[in-house]
Amino acid sequence: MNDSPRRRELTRLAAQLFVQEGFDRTTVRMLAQEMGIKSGSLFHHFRDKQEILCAVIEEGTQNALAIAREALEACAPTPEARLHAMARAHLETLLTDRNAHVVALYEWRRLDAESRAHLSHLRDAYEALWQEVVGDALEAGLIHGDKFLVSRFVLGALNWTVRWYDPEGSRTPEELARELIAMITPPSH
Amino acid sequence: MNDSPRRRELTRLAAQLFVQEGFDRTTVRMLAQEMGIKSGSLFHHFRDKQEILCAVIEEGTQNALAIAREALEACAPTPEARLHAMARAHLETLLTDRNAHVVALYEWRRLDAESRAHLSHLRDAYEALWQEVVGDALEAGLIHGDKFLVSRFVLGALNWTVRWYDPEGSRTPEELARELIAMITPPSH
DNA sequence: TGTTTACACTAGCGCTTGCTTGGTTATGCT
DNA sequence: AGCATAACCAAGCAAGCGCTAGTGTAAACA
Repeated sequence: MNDSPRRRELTRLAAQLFVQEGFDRTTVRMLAQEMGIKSGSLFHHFRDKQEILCAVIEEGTQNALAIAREALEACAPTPEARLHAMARAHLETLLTDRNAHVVALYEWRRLDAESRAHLSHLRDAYEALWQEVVGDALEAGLIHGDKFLVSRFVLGALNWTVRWYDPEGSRTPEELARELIAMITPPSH
Repeated sequence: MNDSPRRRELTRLAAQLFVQEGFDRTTVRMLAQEMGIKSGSLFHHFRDKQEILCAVIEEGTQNALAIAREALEACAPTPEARLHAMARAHLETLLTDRNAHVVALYEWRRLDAESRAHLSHLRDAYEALWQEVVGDALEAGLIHGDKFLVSRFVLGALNWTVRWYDPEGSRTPEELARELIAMITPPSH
């Protein structure tokens, strides 16, 4: 019931359907068909429909956290490079793991209380990482404002990209990240 | 069927329920009960459930557009004042008309094709207004970057506030707007 | 006074929903 | 060979869904 390889694959498929149709409009029968099994068999892998949603969001968030940490370890230890690495990592995970993140953003309210509490911790850890990096950039005089406020503004700007960003377009996540950081840092830098 | 005062009131109540439960989980029976009528009577005011969702979003967007235009007419004609007026108007309409806007943000995908096309025009008009104001600020050298990119980053940051902003907290929309503008303008201004 | 209009009601149709039950098949271990 | 376990299926239950049909009623208008 926990996390077999099969379950992981089913979770990926579910994420895709949840994005296309929305969680509530995605029936267990649709999920089963997409997975090539009958609807009843679904409940061998997941306790109920809620648990599928929870699994989708959990994997997306955990990936985002892991990628952000890797990006921080791989980049130069300057506040500017760290800020840029975070933004770029966020955009890239938003792209490669798009389905899971869109679900996390738009179906969060469909989680029941306990799932939400469980996932909140993960999300908080991710936001704390941002606040740390933004805080360092503030102390270095790279940007100005309130640590929490800036973090939230930046995260909002980044998450909003799922509504308009076209990966086939001319801009890479790398460029997008640079333009965002350029927007909030004085031109002298 | 068009827009009686009764219908307008029902739309407001529907917005509240859509926020609490989500569109799909809100049944016509719940809507009717909240409105103090029976479920059948609902279809005297709205052709179907979809039309209620459409009405909610339409009113919210039209209000936002109207308030933004008023704010622009009322403020000083400098690029900085206009930018600030737009941000402040956005935050205020997000607050006073919160339900409608949350629905517009999170239930957009539940609209059918024709409703979406109809509402897209309204939304585009609103975004065009932003791009105009941001464009002026760019030409004046107040901020730097790409017109469309900056508009989208800013709108993303503003819309994300519905996830964390607490109106009972210490910050007013006025202050929030100022801090956002301060973040993207060099300290010299 | 008779007719229309707006708004509400009762009753329920036809369909879909998430999930359960009880049993079958394939795989691999001892 | 005997057995355990994981993965699946067929069938269907109970509840809930959006929406319709037909009716009642009180105010507004002719």
